[in-house]
Amino acid sequence: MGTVSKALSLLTHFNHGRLEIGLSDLTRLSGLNKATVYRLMGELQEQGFVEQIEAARSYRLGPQVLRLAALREASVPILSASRRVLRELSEVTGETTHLSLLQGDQLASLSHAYAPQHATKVMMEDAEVLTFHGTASGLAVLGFAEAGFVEAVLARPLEARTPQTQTDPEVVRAQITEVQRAGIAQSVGGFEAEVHSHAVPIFGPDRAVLGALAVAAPSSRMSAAQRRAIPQALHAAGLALTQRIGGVCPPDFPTVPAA
Amino acid sequence: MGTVSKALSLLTHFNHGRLEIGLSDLTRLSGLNKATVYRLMGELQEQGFVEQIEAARSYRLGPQVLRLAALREASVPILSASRRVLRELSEVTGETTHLSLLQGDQLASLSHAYAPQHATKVMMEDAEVLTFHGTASGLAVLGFAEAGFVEAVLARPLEARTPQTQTDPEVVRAQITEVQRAGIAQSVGGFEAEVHSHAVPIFGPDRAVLGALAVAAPSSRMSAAQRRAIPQALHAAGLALTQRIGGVCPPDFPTVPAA
DNA sequence: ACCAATGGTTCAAATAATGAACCAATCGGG
DNA sequence: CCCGATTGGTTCATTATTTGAACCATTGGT
Repeated sequence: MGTVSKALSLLTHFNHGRLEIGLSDLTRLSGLNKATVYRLMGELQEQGFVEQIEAARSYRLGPQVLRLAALREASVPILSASRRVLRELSEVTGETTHLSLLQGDQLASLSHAYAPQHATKVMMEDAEVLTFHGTASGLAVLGFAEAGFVEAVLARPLEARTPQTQTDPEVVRAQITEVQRAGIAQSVGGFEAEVHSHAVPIFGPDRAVLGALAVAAPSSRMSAAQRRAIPQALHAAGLALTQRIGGVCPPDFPTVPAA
Repeated sequence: MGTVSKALSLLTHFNHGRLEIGLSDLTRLSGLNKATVYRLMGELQEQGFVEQIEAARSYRLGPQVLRLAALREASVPILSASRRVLRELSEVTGETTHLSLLQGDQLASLSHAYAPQHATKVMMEDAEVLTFHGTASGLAVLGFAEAGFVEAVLARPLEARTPQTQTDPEVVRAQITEVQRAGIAQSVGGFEAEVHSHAVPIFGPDRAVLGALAVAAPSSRMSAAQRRAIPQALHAAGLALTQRIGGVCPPDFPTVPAA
Protein backbone atom coordinates (compact mmCIF):
# COMPACT_ATOMS: atom_id res chain seq x y z
CA MET A 1 0.00 0.00 0.00
CA GLY A 2 1.37 3.39 -1.00
CA THR A 3 1.86 6.26 1.38
CA VAL A 4 -1.08 8.15 -0.05
CA SER A 5 -3.42 5.21 0.44
CA LYS A 6 -2.26 4.89 4.02
CA ALA A 7 -2.98 8.54 4.68
CA LEU A 8 -6.40 8.41 3.08
CA SER A 9 -7.30 5.17 4.81
CA LEU A 10 -6.79 6.97 8.10
CA LEU A 11 -9.84 9.03 7.19
CA THR A 12 -12.00 5.91 6.97
CA HIS A 13 -11.79 5.51 10.73
CA PHE A 14 -13.96 8.56 11.25
CA ASN A 15 -17.64 7.82 11.62
CA HIS A 16 -20.68 8.98 13.55
CA GLY A 17 -19.58 7.27 16.71
CA ARG A 18 -16.03 8.56 16.34
CA LEU A 19 -16.08 12.10 15.06
CA GLU A 20 -12.84 12.94 16.85
CA ILE A 21 -9.86 10.62 17.17
CA GLY A 22 -6.65 11.08 19.13
CA LEU A 23 -3.22 10.08 17.88
CA SER A 24 -2.95 6.95 20.01
CA ASP A 25 -6.42 5.73 19.09
CA LEU A 26 -5.76 6.31 15.43
CA THR A 27 -2.48 4.42 15.72
CA ARG A 28 -4.30 1.44 17.20
CA LEU A 29 -7.18 1.60 14.73
CA SER A 30 -4.91 1.78 11.71
CA GLY A 31 -2.23 -0.59 12.90
CA LEU A 32 0.43 1.81 11.62
CA ASN A 33 3.39 3.18 13.52
CA LYS A 34 2.67 6.15 15.73
CA ALA A 35 5.29 8.33 14.07
CA THR A 36 3.83 7.46 10.69
CA VAL A 37 0.31 8.35 11.74
CA TYR A 38 1.55 11.57 13.27
CA ARG A 39 3.30 12.65 10.10
CA LEU A 40 0.45 11.59 7.82
CA MET A 41 -2.08 13.43 9.93
CA GLY A 42 0.18 16.46 9.80
CA GLU A 43 0.05 16.39 6.03
CA LEU A 44 -3.70 15.86 5.98
CA GLN A 45 -4.02 18.81 8.31
CA GLU A 46 -1.85 21.04 6.11
CA GLN A 47 -4.21 20.33 3.25
CA GLY A 48 -7.31 21.02 5.34
CA PHE A 49 -8.63 17.45 5.29
CA VAL A 50 -8.48 17.22 9.05
CA GLU A 51 -8.03 19.75 11.81
CA GLN A 52 -6.83 19.43 15.35
CA ILE A 53 -8.91 20.48 18.32
CA GLU A 54 -6.70 22.68 20.47
CA ALA A 55 -7.78 21.39 23.84
CA ALA A 56 -7.87 17.64 23.38
CA ARG A 57 -5.38 17.65 20.53
CA SER A 58 -7.55 15.08 18.83
CA TYR A 59 -8.32 15.24 15.13
CA ARG A 60 -11.57 15.75 13.29
CA LEU A 61 -12.41 16.11 9.60
CA GLY A 62 -11.52 19.48 8.09
CA PRO A 63 -13.33 22.03 5.96
CA GLN A 64 -11.63 21.03 2.72
CA VAL A 65 -13.93 18.04 2.33
CA LEU A 66 -16.93 20.37 2.08
CA ARG A 67 -15.56 22.03 -1.02
CA LEU A 68 -14.78 18.72 -2.66
CA ALA A 69 -18.23 17.37 -1.87
CA ALA A 70 -19.87 20.43 -3.41
CA LEU A 71 -17.83 19.89 -6.57
CA ARG A 72 -18.65 16.20 -6.64
CA GLU A 73 -22.32 17.13 -6.51
CA ALA A 74 -21.71 19.54 -9.38
CA SER A 75 -20.19 16.65 -11.39
CA VAL A 76 -22.69 13.98 -10.42
CA PRO A 77 -25.71 15.51 -8.69
CA ILE A 78 -26.94 12.26 -7.26
CA LEU A 79 -27.71 13.58 -3.77
CA SER A 80 -29.75 16.51 -5.00
CA ALA A 81 -31.53 14.24 -7.47
CA SER A 82 -32.29 11.81 -4.69
CA ARG A 83 -33.95 14.29 -2.34
CA ARG A 84 -37.17 14.64 -4.29
CA VAL A 85 -37.36 10.91 -4.98
CA LEU A 86 -36.80 10.12 -1.29
CA ARG A 87 -39.39 12.62 -0.15
CA GLU A 88 -42.04 11.26 -2.46
CA LEU A 89 -41.21 7.68 -1.59
CA SER A 90 -41.49 8.47 2.11
CA GLU A 91 -44.87 10.08 1.55
CA VAL A 92 -46.21 7.17 -0.47
CA THR A 93 -44.93 4.44 1.82
CA GLY A 94 -45.35 6.30 5.09
CA GLU A 95 -41.90 5.11 6.17
CA THR A 96 -38.30 6.27 6.41
CA THR A 97 -36.37 6.07 3.13
CA HIS A 98 -32.69 6.45 2.39
CA LEU A 99 -30.10 6.34 -0.36
CA SER A 100 -26.80 4.56 0.10
CA LEU A 101 -23.85 4.85 -2.25
CA LEU A 102 -20.97 2.54 -2.96
CA GLN A 103 -17.63 4.06 -2.03
CA GLY A 104 -14.96 1.61 -3.01
CA ASP A 105 -15.63 -1.41 -0.84
CA GLN A 106 -17.92 0.42 1.57
CA LEU A 107 -21.58 1.23 1.35
CA ALA A 108 -22.57 4.46 3.08
CA SER A 109 -26.03 5.89 3.66
CA LEU A 110 -25.85 9.48 2.45
CA SER A 111 -29.32 10.94 2.14
CA HIS A 112 -32.63 10.18 3.81
CA ALA A 113 -36.21 11.33 4.26
CA TYR A 114 -38.76 10.74 6.98
CA ALA A 115 -42.49 10.25 6.58
CA PRO A 116 -44.77 12.65 8.43
CA GLN A 117 -47.44 10.02 9.13
CA HIS A 118 -46.17 8.14 12.14
CA ALA A 119 -44.84 9.10 15.52
CA THR A 120 -42.49 6.12 15.56
CA LYS A 121 -40.11 5.81 12.65
CA VAL A 122 -36.74 4.35 11.82
CA MET A 123 -34.12 7.04 12.42
CA MET A 124 -31.22 7.49 10.03
CA GLU A 125 -27.88 9.24 10.12
CA ASP A 126 -26.06 10.34 7.00
CA ALA A 127 -22.64 8.83 6.37
CA GLU A 128 -23.37 5.66 8.29
CA VAL A 129 -21.51 2.67 6.84
CA LEU A 130 -23.78 -0.29 6.11
CA THR A 131 -22.91 -3.97 6.02
CA PHE A 132 -23.51 -5.75 2.72
CA HIS A 133 -24.83 -8.98 4.17
CA GLY A 134 -27.05 -7.50 6.88
CA THR A 135 -28.95 -4.77 5.06
CA ALA A 136 -31.45 -4.75 2.21
CA SER A 137 -29.37 -2.01 0.57
CA GLY A 138 -26.24 -4.14 0.75
CA LEU A 139 -27.97 -7.18 -0.72
CA ALA A 140 -29.51 -5.07 -3.50
CA VAL A 141 -26.03 -3.87 -4.42
CA LEU A 142 -24.49 -7.35 -4.26
CA GLY A 143 -27.25 -8.70 -6.48
CA PHE A 144 -26.09 -6.52 -9.35
CA ALA A 145 -22.39 -6.02 -8.62
CA GLU A 146 -19.54 -7.77 -10.41
CA ALA A 147 -19.00 -11.38 -9.37
CA GLY A 148 -15.48 -10.59 -8.16
CA PHE A 149 -16.79 -7.89 -5.87
CA VAL A 150 -19.36 -10.24 -4.35
CA GLU A 151 -16.67 -12.84 -3.72
CA ALA A 152 -14.43 -10.27 -2.04
CA VAL A 153 -17.24 -9.19 0.27
CA LEU A 154 -18.25 -12.73 1.19
CA ALA A 155 -14.62 -13.72 1.76
CA ARG A 156 -14.40 -11.28 4.67
CA PRO A 157 -15.82 -12.37 8.02
CA LEU A 158 -19.53 -11.48 8.18
CA GLU A 159 -20.24 -9.57 11.36
CA ALA A 160 -23.51 -10.17 13.23
CA ARG A 161 -25.02 -6.82 14.20
CA THR A 162 -28.13 -8.46 15.65
CA PRO A 163 -29.11 -12.05 16.51
CA GLN A 164 -31.06 -12.04 13.22
CA THR A 165 -28.06 -11.22 11.01
CA GLN A 166 -27.26 -13.93 8.48
CA THR A 167 -23.54 -14.65 8.72
CA ASP A 168 -23.34 -17.83 6.64
CA PRO A 169 -21.88 -16.93 3.20
CA GLU A 170 -23.91 -19.68 1.54
CA VAL A 171 -27.19 -18.33 2.91
CA VAL A 172 -26.21 -14.84 1.77
CA ARG A 173 -25.39 -16.22 -1.68
CA ALA A 174 -28.88 -17.70 -1.87
CA GLN A 175 -30.36 -14.35 -0.84
CA ILE A 176 -28.37 -12.66 -3.61
CA THR A 177 -29.78 -15.08 -6.19
CA GLU A 178 -33.27 -14.24 -4.98
CA VAL A 179 -32.47 -10.52 -5.26
CA GLN A 180 -31.37 -11.02 -8.87
CA ARG A 181 -34.63 -12.77 -9.66
CA ALA A 182 -36.92 -10.29 -7.91
CA GLY A 183 -34.97 -7.08 -8.52
CA ILE A 184 -35.54 -6.11 -4.92
CA ALA A 185 -33.86 -7.05 -1.64
CA GLN A 186 -35.21 -7.50 1.87
CA SER A 187 -33.72 -7.69 5.32
CA VAL A 188 -35.59 -8.31 8.54
CA GLY A 189 -33.63 -7.11 11.54
CA GLY A 190 -30.27 -7.80 9.97
CA PHE A 191 -28.79 -4.43 10.90
CA GLU A 192 -31.10 -3.03 13.56
CA ALA A 193 -33.50 -5.21 15.49
CA GLU A 194 -37.18 -4.73 14.69
CA VAL A 195 -36.46 -3.02 11.37
CA HIS A 196 -37.80 -4.48 8.15
CA SER A 197 -36.09 -3.01 5.08
CA HIS A 198 -36.60 -3.25 1.33
CA ALA A 199 -34.11 -1.95 -1.22
CA VAL A 200 -33.55 -1.67 -4.97
CA PRO A 201 -30.26 -1.01 -6.77
CA ILE A 202 -29.44 2.26 -8.54
CA PHE A 203 -27.40 2.17 -11.74
CA GLY A 204 -25.01 4.59 -13.42
CA PRO A 205 -24.56 5.51 -17.07
CA ASP A 206 -22.25 2.50 -17.54
CA ARG A 207 -24.91 0.11 -16.18
CA ALA A 208 -22.81 -0.45 -13.07
CA VAL A 209 -24.53 -0.42 -9.70
CA LEU A 210 -23.92 2.83 -7.77
CA GLY A 211 -25.86 2.15 -4.60
CA ALA A 212 -29.34 1.41 -3.37
CA LEU A 213 -32.60 3.09 -2.51
CA ALA A 214 -34.28 1.67 0.58
CA VAL A 215 -37.42 1.82 2.70
CA ALA A 216 -36.96 1.01 6.39
CA ALA A 217 -40.04 0.29 8.52
CA PRO A 218 -40.63 -1.01 12.03
CA SER A 219 -41.38 -4.74 11.73
CA SER A 220 -44.60 -4.17 13.63
CA ARG A 221 -46.04 -2.03 10.82
CA MET A 222 -45.29 -4.58 8.09
CA SER A 223 -48.85 -5.48 7.17
CA ALA A 224 -49.76 -7.55 4.13
CA ALA A 225 -50.79 -4.35 2.39
CA GLN A 226 -47.40 -2.75 3.05
CA ARG A 227 -45.64 -5.88 1.83
CA ARG A 228 -47.30 -5.34 -1.53
CA ALA A 229 -47.16 -1.54 -1.63
CA ILE A 230 -43.55 -0.97 -0.64
CA PRO A 231 -41.87 -3.14 -3.32
CA GLN A 232 -44.03 -1.57 -5.98
CA ALA A 233 -43.35 2.02 -4.94
CA LEU A 234 -39.68 1.27 -4.39
CA HIS A 235 -39.23 -0.33 -7.77
CA ALA A 236 -40.73 2.70 -9.49
CA ALA A 237 -38.71 5.14 -7.39
CA GLY A 238 -35.50 3.25 -8.14
CA LEU A 239 -36.11 3.41 -11.87
CA ALA A 240 -36.94 7.11 -11.57
CA LEU A 241 -33.72 7.89 -9.71
CA THR A 242 -31.58 5.81 -12.06
CA GLN A 243 -33.11 7.67 -14.96
CA ARG A 244 -32.71 11.10 -13.35
CA ILE A 245 -28.97 10.66 -13.02
CA GLY A 246 -28.60 9.39 -16.57
CA GLY A 247 -28.22 5.79 -15.50
CA VAL A 248 -29.17 2.67 -17.41
CA CYS A 249 -30.39 -0.60 -15.94
CA PRO A 250 -28.48 -3.74 -16.97
CA PRO A 251 -30.33 -6.19 -19.24
CA ASP A 252 -30.83 -8.70 -16.44
CA PHE A 253 -32.65 -6.25 -14.19
CA PRO A 254 -36.33 -7.27 -13.86
CA THR A 255 -38.65 -4.74 -15.46
CA VAL A 256 -41.62 -5.53 -13.27
CA PRO A 257 -41.60 -5.76 -9.49
CA ALA A 258 -41.71 -9.44 -8.59
CA ALA A 259 -43.30 -10.77 -5.42
CA MET B 1 6.38 18.63 0.15
CA GLY B 2 5.47 15.10 1.16
CA THR B 3 3.89 12.60 -1.19
CA VAL B 4 0.55 12.85 0.55
CA SER B 5 0.45 16.63 0.19
CA LYS B 6 1.26 16.30 -3.49
CA ALA B 7 -1.59 13.84 -3.99
CA LEU B 8 -4.08 15.98 -2.09
CA SER B 9 -2.96 19.16 -3.82
CA LEU B 10 -3.93 17.52 -7.10
CA LEU B 11 -7.52 17.72 -5.88
CA THR B 12 -7.31 21.50 -5.55
CA HIS B 13 -7.23 21.81 -9.33
CA PHE B 14 -10.82 20.71 -9.59
CA ASN B 15 -13.32 23.56 -9.66
CA HIS B 16 -16.59 24.53 -11.29
CA GLY B 17 -14.95 25.32 -14.57
CA ARG B 18 -12.88 22.14 -14.48
CA LEU B 19 -14.97 19.31 -13.09
CA GLU B 20 -13.07 16.74 -15.13
CA ILE B 21 -9.34 16.78 -15.75
CA GLY B 22 -7.26 14.55 -17.99
CA LEU B 23 -3.83 13.21 -17.06
CA SER B 24 -1.90 15.63 -19.29
CA ASP B 25 -3.83 18.66 -18.08
CA LEU B 26 -3.34 17.67 -14.49
CA THR B 27 0.37 17.20 -15.12
CA ARG B 28 0.60 20.72 -16.51
CA LEU B 29 -1.56 22.25 -13.78
CA SER B 30 0.39 20.63 -10.98
CA GLY B 31 3.84 20.94 -12.45
CA LEU B 32 4.59 17.37 -11.38
CA ASN B 33 5.91 14.56 -13.50
CA LYS B 34 3.37 12.70 -15.57
CA ALA B 35 4.25 9.32 -14.10
CA THR B 36 3.93 10.80 -10.61
CA VAL B 37 0.52 12.25 -11.33
CA TYR B 38 -0.57 8.97 -12.87
CA ARG B 39 0.41 6.96 -9.83
CA LEU B 40 -0.98 9.45 -7.34
CA MET B 41 -4.29 9.59 -9.16
CA GLY B 42 -4.33 5.81 -9.16
CA GLU B 43 -4.06 5.83 -5.39
CA LEU B 44 -6.70 8.53 -5.02
CA GLN B 45 -8.94 6.45 -7.24
CA GLU B 46 -8.40 3.30 -5.18
CA GLN B 47 -9.59 5.21 -2.14
CA GLY B 48 -12.62 6.61 -3.95
CA PHE B 49 -11.52 10.24 -3.86
CA VAL B 50 -11.56 10.45 -7.63
CA GLU B 51 -12.98 8.25 -10.34
CA GLN B 52 -12.12 7.90 -13.97
CA ILE B 53 -14.64 8.41 -16.72
CA GLU B 54 -14.40 5.39 -18.99
CA ALA B 55 -14.80 7.19 -22.28
CA ALA B 56 -12.54 10.21 -21.94
CA ARG B 57 -10.34 8.58 -19.30
CA SER B 58 -10.35 11.90 -17.49
CA TYR B 59 -10.74 12.11 -13.75
CA ARG B 60 -13.48 13.64 -11.61
CA LEU B 61 -14.05 13.73 -7.86
CA GLY B 62 -15.25 10.47 -6.35
CA PRO B 63 -18.07 9.49 -4.01
CA GLN B 64 -15.84 9.15 -0.94
CA VAL B 65 -15.81 12.91 -0.44
CA LEU B 66 -19.57 12.88 0.12
CA ARG B 67 -19.24 10.64 3.15
CA LEU B 68 -16.46 12.74 4.62
CA ALA B 69 -18.43 15.93 4.08
CA ALA B 70 -21.45 14.46 5.85
CA LEU B 71 -19.25 13.55 8.80
CA ARG B 72 -17.64 16.98 8.83
CA GLU B 73 -21.11 18.48 9.06
CA ALA B 74 -21.86 16.12 11.94
CA SER B 75 -18.74 17.44 13.70
CA VAL B 76 -19.17 21.10 12.88
CA PRO B 77 -22.61 21.77 11.43
CA ILE B 78 -21.73 25.15 10.01
CA LEU B 79 -23.45 24.66 6.65
CA SER B 80 -26.74 23.55 8.15
CA ALA B 81 -26.53 26.38 10.69
CA SER B 82 -25.90 28.84 7.88
CA ARG B 83 -28.91 27.94 5.78
CA ARG B 84 -31.52 29.58 8.00
CA VAL B 85 -29.33 32.64 8.57
CA LEU B 86 -28.73 33.00 4.83
CA ARG B 87 -32.39 32.61 3.99
CA GLU B 88 -33.46 35.27 6.49
CA LEU B 89 -30.69 37.62 5.42
CA SER B 90 -31.73 37.26 1.78
CA GLU B 91 -35.32 38.02 2.69
CA VAL B 92 -34.44 41.09 4.71
CA THR B 93 -31.97 42.54 2.22
CA GLY B 94 -33.72 41.38 -0.93
CA GLU B 95 -30.39 40.27 -2.34
CA THR B 96 -28.27 37.15 -2.84
CA THR B 97 -26.33 36.07 0.24
CA HIS B 98 -23.59 33.50 0.68
CA LEU B 99 -21.24 31.95 3.19
CA SER B 100 -17.58 31.37 2.40
CA LEU B 101 -15.22 29.29 4.50
CA LEU B 102 -11.48 29.37 4.89
CA GLN B 103 -9.86 26.14 3.73
CA GLY B 104 -6.17 26.42 4.38
CA ASP B 105 -5.06 29.28 2.17
CA GLN B 106 -8.18 29.28 0.04
CA LEU B 107 -11.55 30.87 0.60
CA ALA B 108 -14.45 28.94 -0.93
CA SER B 109 -18.10 29.93 -1.17
CA LEU B 110 -20.04 26.95 0.15
CA SER B 111 -23.65 27.89 0.79
CA HIS B 112 -25.94 30.55 -0.61
CA ALA B 113 -29.50 31.83 -0.72
CA TYR B 114 -31.40 33.90 -3.23
CA ALA B 115 -34.01 36.55 -2.53
CA PRO B 116 -37.42 36.10 -4.10
CA GLN B 117 -37.99 39.83 -4.65
CA HIS B 118 -36.11 40.61 -7.82
CA ALA B 119 -35.95 39.13 -11.28
CA THR B 120 -32.29 40.07 -11.61
CA LYS B 121 -29.97 38.79 -8.94
CA VAL B 122 -26.35 37.87 -8.43
CA MET B 123 -25.95 34.16 -9.15
CA MET B 124 -23.73 31.97 -7.00
CA GLU B 125 -22.18 28.56 -7.31
CA ASP B 126 -21.14 26.52 -4.32
CA ALA B 127 -17.45 25.60 -4.04
CA GLU B 128 -16.27 28.61 -6.01
CA VAL B 129 -12.87 29.82 -4.83
CA LEU B 130 -12.80 33.53 -4.02
CA THR B 131 -9.86 35.91 -4.13
CA PHE B 132 -8.96 37.60 -0.85
CA HIS B 133 -8.17 41.01 -2.30
CA GLY B 134 -11.04 41.24 -4.76
CA THR B 135 -14.05 40.19 -2.68
CA ALA B 136 -15.78 41.63 0.36
CA SER B 137 -15.66 38.17 1.92
CA GLY B 138 -11.92 37.94 1.40
CA LEU B 139 -11.31 41.36 2.89
CA ALA B 140 -13.53 40.57 5.86
CA VAL B 141 -11.44 37.47 6.53
CA LEU B 142 -8.13 39.31 6.11
CA GLY B 143 -9.29 42.01 8.51
CA PHE B 144 -9.44 39.50 11.35
CA ALA B 145 -6.90 36.87 10.33
CA GLU B 146 -3.42 36.48 11.81
CA ALA B 147 -0.89 39.02 10.62
CA GLY B 148 1.29 36.29 9.12
CA PHE B 149 -1.59 35.01 7.04
CA VAL B 150 -2.32 38.47 5.67
CA GLU B 151 1.34 38.91 4.74
CA ALA B 152 1.39 35.56 2.95
CA VAL B 153 -1.71 36.45 0.94
CA LEU B 154 -0.42 39.90 -0.03
CA ALA B 155 3.00 38.50 -0.93
CA ARG B 156 1.43 36.49 -3.75
CA PRO B 157 0.67 38.31 -7.02
CA LEU B 158 -2.81 39.85 -6.83
CA GLU B 159 -4.81 38.85 -9.86
CA ALA B 160 -7.19 41.36 -11.48
CA ARG B 161 -10.51 39.64 -12.19
CA THR B 162 -12.09 42.87 -13.43
CA PRO B 163 -10.76 46.34 -14.34
CA GLN B 164 -12.02 47.43 -10.89
CA THR B 165 -9.95 44.90 -8.92
CA GLN B 166 -7.45 46.50 -6.56
CA THR B 167 -4.10 44.82 -7.15
CA ASP B 168 -1.82 47.17 -5.20
CA PRO B 169 -0.91 45.49 -1.88
CA GLU B 170 -0.69 48.87 -0.14
CA VAL B 171 -4.21 49.82 -1.18
CA VAL B 172 -5.47 46.44 0.01
CA ARG B 173 -3.67 46.95 3.30
CA ALA B 174 -5.50 50.25 3.75
CA GLN B 175 -8.80 48.50 2.97
CA ILE B 176 -8.01 45.91 5.61
CA THR B 177 -7.43 48.62 8.22
CA GLU B 178 -10.79 50.10 7.34
CA VAL B 179 -12.41 46.66 7.69
CA GLN B 180 -10.92 46.30 11.17
CA ARG B 181 -12.34 49.66 12.16
CA ALA B 182 -15.82 49.11 10.72
CA GLY B 183 -16.18 45.36 11.27
CA ILE B 184 -17.55 45.04 7.75
CA ALA B 185 -15.95 44.85 4.32
CA GLN B 186 -17.05 46.09 0.92
CA SER B 187 -16.05 45.42 -2.64
CA VAL B 188 -17.43 47.12 -5.70
CA GLY B 189 -16.91 45.04 -8.81
CA GLY B 190 -13.67 43.51 -7.57
CA PHE B 191 -14.64 39.95 -8.50
CA GLU B 192 -17.54 40.32 -10.91
CA ALA B 193 -18.30 43.57 -12.69
CA GLU B 194 -21.42 45.41 -11.57
CA VAL B 195 -21.61 43.54 -8.27
CA HIS B 196 -21.47 45.42 -4.99
CA SER B 197 -20.76 43.15 -2.03
CA HIS B 198 -20.69 43.56 1.73
CA ALA B 199 -19.28 40.95 4.10
CA VAL B 200 -18.67 40.29 7.79
CA PRO B 201 -16.31 37.73 9.33
CA ILE B 202 -17.50 34.60 11.13
CA PHE B 203 -15.56 33.35 14.15
CA GLY B 204 -14.97 29.93 15.69
CA PRO B 205 -14.87 28.86 19.34
CA ASP B 206 -11.18 29.81 19.50
CA ARG B 207 -11.94 33.35 18.27
CA ALA B 208 -10.21 32.60 14.97
CA VAL B 209 -11.89 33.70 11.77
CA LEU B 210 -13.57 30.81 9.92
CA GLY B 211 -14.96 32.59 6.90
CA ALA B 212 -17.37 35.33 5.94
CA LEU B 213 -21.04 35.99 5.44
CA ALA B 214 -21.77 38.22 2.45
CA VAL B 215 -24.53 40.06 0.62
CA ALA B 216 -24.01 40.51 -3.12
CA ALA B 217 -26.18 43.00 -5.00
CA PRO B 218 -26.16 44.47 -8.48
CA SER B 219 -24.48 47.89 -8.25
CA SER B 220 -27.53 49.45 -9.85
CA ARG B 221 -29.69 48.56 -6.85
CA MET B 222 -27.32 50.07 -4.30
CA SER B 223 -29.51 52.93 -3.12
CA ALA B 224 -28.69 55.05 -0.09
CA ALA B 225 -31.30 53.09 1.86
CA GLN B 226 -29.65 49.78 0.98
CA ARG B 227 -26.25 51.16 1.92
CA ARG B 228 -27.59 51.65 5.42
CA ALA B 229 -29.79 48.57 5.65
CA ILE B 230 -27.36 45.92 4.37
CA PRO B 231 -24.49 46.58 6.82
CA GLN B 232 -26.92 46.58 9.71
CA ALA B 233 -28.65 43.33 8.74
CA LEU B 234 -25.36 41.72 7.85
CA HIS B 235 -23.73 42.63 11.12
CA ALA B 236 -26.60 41.10 13.07
CA ALA B 237 -26.68 37.99 10.89
CA GLY B 238 -22.93 37.50 11.29
CA LEU B 239 -23.18 37.67 15.07
CA ALA B 240 -26.09 35.24 14.98
CA LEU B 241 -24.21 32.71 12.88
CA THR B 242 -21.04 33.01 14.95
CA GLN B 243 -23.11 32.39 18.03
CA ARG B 244 -25.03 29.47 16.53
CA ILE B 245 -21.84 27.54 15.86
CA GLY B 246 -20.47 28.25 19.31
CA GLY B 247 -18.06 30.89 18.08
CA VAL B 248 -16.75 33.90 19.96
CA CYS B 249 -15.85 37.29 18.47
CA PRO B 250 -12.34 38.55 19.25
CA PRO B 251 -12.11 41.57 21.58
CA ASP B 252 -11.22 43.95 18.74
CA PHE B 253 -14.35 43.17 16.74
CA PRO B 254 -16.65 46.22 16.70
CA THR B 255 -19.88 45.59 18.58
CA VAL B 256 -21.96 48.09 16.62
CA PRO B 257 -22.13 48.34 12.84
CA ALA B 258 -20.07 51.37 11.87
CA ALA B 259 -20.78 53.47 8.82
C1' DA C 1 -0.18 9.49 -44.24
C1' DC C 2 1.48 12.26 -41.19
C1' DC C 3 2.21 14.90 -36.80
C1' DA C 4 1.08 16.02 -32.29
C1' DA C 5 -1.27 14.96 -28.60
C1' DT C 6 -3.11 11.64 -25.37
C1' DG C 7 -2.90 7.85 -21.54
C1' DG C 8 0.07 4.57 -19.90
C1' DT C 9 4.67 2.06 -18.61
C1' DT C 10 9.61 1.17 -17.40
C1' DC C 11 13.75 1.14 -14.34
C1' DA C 12 18.00 3.02 -12.27
C1' DA C 13 18.84 6.89 -9.28
C1' DA C 14 17.34 9.86 -5.72
C1' DT C 15 14.57 10.78 -2.10
C1' DA C 16 11.26 10.23 1.22
C1' DA C 17 9.00 7.10 4.52
C1' DT C 18 9.63 4.18 8.34
C1' DG C 19 9.81 2.52 13.25
C1' DA C 20 12.13 1.58 17.61
C1' DA C 21 13.40 4.26 21.13
C1' DC C 22 13.08 8.36 23.59
C1' DC C 23 11.10 12.79 25.89
C1' DA C 24 7.91 15.79 28.35
C1' DA C 25 3.43 16.44 30.03
C1' DT C 26 -0.77 14.84 31.84
C1' DC C 27 -3.95 11.87 34.15
C1' DG C 28 -5.89 8.81 37.71
C1' DG C 29 -5.60 6.02 41.49
C1' DG C 30 -3.98 4.41 46.02
C1' DC D 1 1.31 13.49 46.72
C1' DC D 2 3.77 10.22 44.51
C1' DC D 3 3.85 6.53 41.08
C1' DG D 4 2.91 4.10 36.89
C1' DA D 5 0.57 4.41 32.76
C1' DT D 6 -0.87 6.99 28.90
C1' DT D 7 -0.85 10.81 26.07
C1' DG D 8 1.18 13.71 22.07
C1' DG D 9 5.35 14.57 20.03
C1' DT D 10 10.39 13.89 18.25
C1' DT D 11 14.70 11.70 16.62
C1' DC D 12 17.69 9.37 13.16
C1' DA D 13 19.89 5.45 10.94
C1' DT D 14 17.86 2.03 7.95
C1' DT D 15 14.87 0.91 4.40
C1' DA D 16 11.68 1.07 0.86
C1' DT D 17 9.25 4.07 -2.01
C1' DT D 18 8.91 7.75 -5.02
C1' DT D 19 10.68 9.97 -8.90
C1' DG D 20 11.39 11.36 -13.84
C1' DA D 21 13.44 10.87 -18.44
C1' DA D 22 12.55 8.13 -21.98
C1' DC D 23 9.65 5.05 -24.25
C1' DC D 24 5.27 2.80 -26.30
C1' DA D 25 0.57 2.43 -28.22
C1' DT D 26 -3.66 4.94 -29.55
C1' DT D 27 -6.26 8.50 -30.92
C1' DG D 28 -7.65 12.61 -33.44
C1' DG D 29 -6.95 16.27 -36.41
C1' DT D 30 -5.27 18.11 -41.13
